[in-house]
Formats: sequence, structure tokens, C-alpha cells
Amino acid sequence: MLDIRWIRSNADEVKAYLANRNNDFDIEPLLALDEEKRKLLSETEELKAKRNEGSRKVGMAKSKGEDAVELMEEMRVIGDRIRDIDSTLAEIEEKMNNMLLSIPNRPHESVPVGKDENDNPVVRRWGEPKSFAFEPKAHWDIGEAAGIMDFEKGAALAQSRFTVLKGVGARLERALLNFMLDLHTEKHGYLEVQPPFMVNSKTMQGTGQLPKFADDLYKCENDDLWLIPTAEVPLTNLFAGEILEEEQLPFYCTAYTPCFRREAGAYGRDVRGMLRQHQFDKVEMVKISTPERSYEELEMLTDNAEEVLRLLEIPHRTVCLCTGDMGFGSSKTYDIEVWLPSQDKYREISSCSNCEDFQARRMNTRYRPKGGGKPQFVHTLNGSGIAVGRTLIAVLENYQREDGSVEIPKALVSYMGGVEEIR
RNA sequence: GGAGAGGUGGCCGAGUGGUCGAAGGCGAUUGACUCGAAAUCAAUUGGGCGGCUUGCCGUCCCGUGGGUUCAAAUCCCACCUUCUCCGCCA
Repeated sequence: MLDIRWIRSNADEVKAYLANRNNDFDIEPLLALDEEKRKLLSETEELKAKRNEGSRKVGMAKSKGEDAVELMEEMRVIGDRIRDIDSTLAEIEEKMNNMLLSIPNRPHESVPVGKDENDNPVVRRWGEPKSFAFEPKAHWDIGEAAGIMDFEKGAALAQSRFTVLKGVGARLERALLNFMLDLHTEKHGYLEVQPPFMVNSKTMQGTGQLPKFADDLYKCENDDLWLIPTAEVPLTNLFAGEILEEEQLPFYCTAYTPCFRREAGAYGRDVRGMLRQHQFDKVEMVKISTPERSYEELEMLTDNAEEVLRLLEIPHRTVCLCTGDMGFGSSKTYDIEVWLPSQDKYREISSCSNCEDFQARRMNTRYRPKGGGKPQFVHTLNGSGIAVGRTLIAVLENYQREDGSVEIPKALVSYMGGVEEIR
């Protein structure tokens, strides 16, 4: 959410970046409501001042045993007017709030202007795609042949886009997430957290999933609860409504959670295999920072995610999302893409974003600066550290051998109970 | 799910209709005393919004949302939440 006062005095800048984001939101009606709201607010506050004064006089008169009927009647009339204005005001505020909640975040000045993913510049590459002496297979062929992935059972038990992992496959999933959590907690200084996998509407609104993206979420029928699409939601909201001390910042936390997404807009895409699932495992990293150092923190966060792939020795690259491809709440996002030999291309495996104060304002998370002074909104950052299911895919495809067996990356062997290959 | 008791400022805690944004205490900050510290004394010490002469004025906030009233922390209703007991349960 943006600050209405900032929008008021930077209307042209807002219009310009909305265009760069391919967003057609019109801020003029919002500005008109803002104008009207402030007018009504002064009016009702003036009346309230008058009423407070009058009520005080009634009190004083009564304590002296005097009659105050006339004054009470006068105050009653004022009270009625206040009620009218306040109810209009409440309507206007609700409208404004809904509008404010639908405006995407402002991109950072370092973000390249562009139309879609084709305009995302590559900022780093690590490793060379391995050349295979044979035709590399897709993970679903490798997984089914090895008896560790069952897509038919997934569909039978639930729906398409669900998979059953078995034996070494299930073990590999668990090995990967343990490996990632250990790396971030022991080496990168993140606090391990296990949050709820369901959250309420307010929490979903805090990070920006609601009200705009309800169609992408799974909702529980009888309760105000939603399945989380990413651990970013509960982790970032950990301090919602609080004022932190600057000494507590930066705060780093990480969590493994399953993630649930309806994939409503992705009907024909990635239908085979387990690249795009309704339920997938992810290790997430979240940082709460002061505004001064949030961009430095973003670079470190992205590096923390990249390190997972470096240690697993899987080729990958990092791109900076352009204005047209960025997510709703982000000011700057790096996507990390992993090499998938069967597709002969890089695919997203992590997304690391600085949301600046966009989520903080929605959640109302602030900190008190060291020297004292007014509380300021924090900056929030999040990044996959990394998507576990997709990492499993990347391992299978990049470490496959001609005979259909798969080598286990060295970094994972101890997590696999000493198993060095899948066959 | 049933019964009961609570939710007040950073913390503890008083306040059952009228100058109450809220006594008192603790903590914190500043000043005095001190070579320094402690102790002591004094002052200050929440947040949001709006206005303008940017320092002040106004307004709102005592779990949340409604209601009654000239006036609500205080009365009424609903909800959330914490604790205790019972039931159920991994």
C-alpha cells in the first residue's frame, strides 16, 4: 500500500510507473475522494470540538444543580449531524482503502523498464549447462522409471497437478529441505520458524495476496482461513501491528512449509511432471530491515538463495525482473533460474524481492529509530531459499546418467543416509 | 463444544457515566547532587489522522466492531483472544 499523502503530491510519478507496470489503475477518482474526505473530516472534527465543550458545560451545570435542558438539546442536534457526516466519511474511507489496496508497489529506480520477461536482464550466471552424450530425459520419465514419482496416484488421490513421491524420491525431498534449512540457520544466521500453514484474511491482506488475488488461493469454506501460497505470508506478518526497536533489525527468519496455489491462470502450462503443482514444498527466507539497508539486504538474500544451487553444483543464472514483469508488492525482484536439460532452458526456482514499506504499511509494522523520534515503517524482503520440488527436478535432470540412474549431489549424501545414487 | 474469570500506556496496576489520554508504581530519558557510580530529588516519557502561522491547535484510540447518552475506559449487544475446569482428541 502506498501513502495517500505521497500519492497526492506525486501523482504524475504514480501514473508513470503504473504505465510501466502495464497497470491501468486510474488514480484520479482516488484523489477526488481524498479531497472530499479531508473536507468532511475538518467539518466533523469542528462539530466534535463543539460537542465536547457543550457536554463539559452540561456536566458543570448539573453538578451545580442548574438546569441544562436547552444545551443538551443543542448538543443532541449537533450529535445527529456528526453521525451523518461520519457515516459518509466511513463509506469514503472504505472506498479509498479498497483502491489503495489495489495499487501495485512503486518500482525502485534501479529496475529496468520493460514490457515482459523478455526484457529481464541477466545479472549473473553460475556454471555451464552440462553437455550430455545422450538425449537427457525429463524428470517425469526419470522419476517414473525409478519408481519414485507417481503422477497417476497424485491425480487419483487429489487432482491433476498433485504428485506422490515414494521411497528415495520422498527421502530426497526431505533431504533437500533439511539441507536448505541447515544452511540458512547455521551459516546465514536465519531464525528457523514453523508458522501456521493456514492464515486469516487480515494476514493475507498484509502481504498483498488479498483482496486482489483471491482466485489464486485455496479458501476454507467454513472459516476465515486460507492455505498459504508461500511462507512469506505468515513470516512477514510475524510483527504485524508492532513497533520494533531499531536494535532488533535486521531480523532474518526462514521456514519450510508446503505452499498451496490454485494456478488459476496457468491452464495449459507445464501440465506434465511436477514443475507446477497445487501443493509444493518451499524453504522461504524473510528479512525485516530498516529502509537504509534494505537493498544491501536484498543482495545478500539473493546470494543466500544462490548458494543452495552452488553447493548442489547445479548451473543457474539470476535475472532482474523488469517493471512489466514484477510482482504486485515488490519494488525490486531477482529471479534465480535453474538449468533444466530436458527443456534446454532456465526455469525459475527462486524469487527474491524487496517490498520496501509496501507490506509494512498494510501490516502496520514499524520501528523506532535509535535516536528516538517517530516510528517509521520497516522494509520487508522475501525470497525462496529455495523451491524444494523444483530443486528435486533440477537434481534429477542435471545429475541423470545414460542408464537412467541419478547421482546424488555430494552435498546431499549425508542427508540421504549415505545413499549416493538413485537407480 | 460446555461452565467460569480476565483483556487498561514499554511493563505492573487503579479507575462502574461528567475537565480521564487515564491515579500510583516500575522501567526509560534528561537535569541537579557526585571525582565517577549508586542512592536521592526534579522534569519528561504512547499512537493515528486533519489543519495551519512547524509549533501549536483540534480530533480519535482503554481487545475489536456496533449501540445507548448532551457526555462512555465505565452501561448494553456481537465478535476475537487469554487463563481455569469439564468434554473430545493427534
